[in-house]
Amino acid sequence: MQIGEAAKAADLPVKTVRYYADIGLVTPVRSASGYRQYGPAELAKLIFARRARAFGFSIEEVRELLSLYEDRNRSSADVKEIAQRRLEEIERRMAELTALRAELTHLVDTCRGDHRPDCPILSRLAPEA
Amino acid sequence: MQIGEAAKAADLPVKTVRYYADIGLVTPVRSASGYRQYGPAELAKLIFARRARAFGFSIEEVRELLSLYEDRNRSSADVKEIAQRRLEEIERRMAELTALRAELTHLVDTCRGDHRPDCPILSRLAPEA
DNA sequence: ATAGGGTCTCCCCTAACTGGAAAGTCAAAT
DNA sequence: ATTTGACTTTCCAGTTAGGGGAGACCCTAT
Repeated sequence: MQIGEAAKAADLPVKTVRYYADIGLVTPVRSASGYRQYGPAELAKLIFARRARAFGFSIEEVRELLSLYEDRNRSSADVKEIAQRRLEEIERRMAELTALRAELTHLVDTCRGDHRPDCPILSRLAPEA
Repeated sequence: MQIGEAAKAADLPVKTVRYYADIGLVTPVRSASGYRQYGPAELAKLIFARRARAFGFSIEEVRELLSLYEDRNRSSADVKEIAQRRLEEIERRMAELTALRAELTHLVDTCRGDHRPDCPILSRLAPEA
């Protein structure tokens, strides 16, 4: 199938599918006139890539996961390690956001939000404070 | 003072200070030879910008906050609105990460992580599942 | 006079695409 | 046979918020 149909089937923008071909993530064959041709295997990889991206894996991680996906002799330990790295990253990020949210919530709650100029949010950011 | 001293005082990389000048966020005057000259007001803005960025505000939000910071007739409601938008964004992001973490944690926990190839993580990503 | 350190502009690079322009391909309708 | 229209191609530029480095310029100290 052509790129449009493959993109629809994988639920990805055509631009993204073309980009994945450019970077060698999912590489279709070409027709005589140069059109990209996607078979069932390539379609499966596109869907795999979309789902992995939705899990927050980077393109390079998706590349690793795809190569493990295709490797009949892979060990699940290799996959697990990549997923664990991602999980740690998520937890780091959540810890950051939790701290930010706490302070920002406090500031927003203590700001009166009226027509007057005094504001704890600005005071917290201003250097003279 | 020159850019190096200002950057040190504001605890920002020189490159960043120069970038802020380029985009008109904190604009110093120039010496006869073209060197950027930072006074106390500009230094205060650099510090303000660094703190606001650390709170996760985008450059454009920092621009808004700086203009409110400088406006003696501002209303705290305007500041509060920007902070609330940021807070909602943080909460959206945390909700996403919470869901991701839950599913990824489950997958990692159920993956044996040994030499064998079967792996629930890949099964979850593969389209045939 | 020169060595050094600081500064200047300019350009390319990052991630993961997105948007647009100009040109080529293909099937169907005229 | 031609012309439309949909689809595809490549290439270029832009997005965020800077980072890295080159080559040139400025200023001070020795």
